[in-house]
Amino acid sequence: MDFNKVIDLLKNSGYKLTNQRKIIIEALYHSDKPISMEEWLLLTKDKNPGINLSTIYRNIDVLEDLGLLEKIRPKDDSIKYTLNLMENHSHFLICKRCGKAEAIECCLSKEFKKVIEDKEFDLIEHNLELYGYCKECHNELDKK
Amino acid sequence: MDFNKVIDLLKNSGYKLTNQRKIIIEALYHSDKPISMEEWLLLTKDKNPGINLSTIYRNIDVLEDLGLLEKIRPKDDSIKYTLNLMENHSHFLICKRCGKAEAIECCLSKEFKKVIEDKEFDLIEHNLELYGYCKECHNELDKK
DNA sequence: ATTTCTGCAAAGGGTTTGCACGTAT
DNA sequence: ATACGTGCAAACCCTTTGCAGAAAT
Repeated sequence: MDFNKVIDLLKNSGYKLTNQRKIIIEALYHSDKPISMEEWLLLTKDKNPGINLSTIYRNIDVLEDLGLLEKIRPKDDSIKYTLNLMENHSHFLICKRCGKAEAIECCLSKEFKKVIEDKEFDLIEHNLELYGYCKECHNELDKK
Repeated sequence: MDFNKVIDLLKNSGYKLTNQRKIIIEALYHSDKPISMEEWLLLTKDKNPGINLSTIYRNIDVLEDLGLLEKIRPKDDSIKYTLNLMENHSHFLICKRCGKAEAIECCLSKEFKKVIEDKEFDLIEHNLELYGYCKECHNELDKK
């Protein structure tokens, strides 16, 4: 989904397009990885120093309402945010060193689904986070 | 791992076995599902009404140090705790209605691993949470 | 004109911490 | 005897909220 589609969805849902809102969403949209609240604030203040933290928090609600926000909660108890624009459900390969996150398409295995089915469990949603080292960081670490 | 093994591990790691600590760990040990801090406190107060919240929080650190604690962070932003006693890496089928959690063994599919390998990503660990309705709750919901 | 949105500051709620006392070893 | 652990209360920090003014429709 391109940025204009996001804005259209926003407007069509009855939300107003303010300067702050645009900047807040843009920051997430252009980030290549999930970001923390602190990073999000810095990115927005870069474009409009007057933006208040609470405005971002309030826009989290908006993005959640639109179904566009993905909250990632790593094992380190931090919270990171990213836009969920993919039509297919996806997951992230998260680098433990540089923090870069790359989306990959979901594919729970057939055997996995079979195990769940056998337990007569009605699976609605799932959450998968994969941690390791990206190619670049792996190479860097090897050098040492 | 049975309860005495947990206690042995605790002692062998240099921690003292206090009445509170025993009760706190026992509560988790005997729960058949991951519990919230509130539930944990109630379970411990049941055995020793004087136990303080901060004591549980401090014992979380101990259990994490021992590698025995599993923190589950559902999409609803809550945090639940459970002991991780299985030797095999496992995941939970978590019921969205009754909260019951059942461990299942891990099996990332071969295709999944292939995708990751192709990206030359060095996978270290992963975290999978599966949400839905258990058989019983599914039946209950059908009745309505 | 009307409704929604924002900045500000204060309140809230879960978690952590300092300290003096208590307990396990 | 000593080091570790606990209860209590205060401190912390992130997030939420009430309000009055500002901006979008």
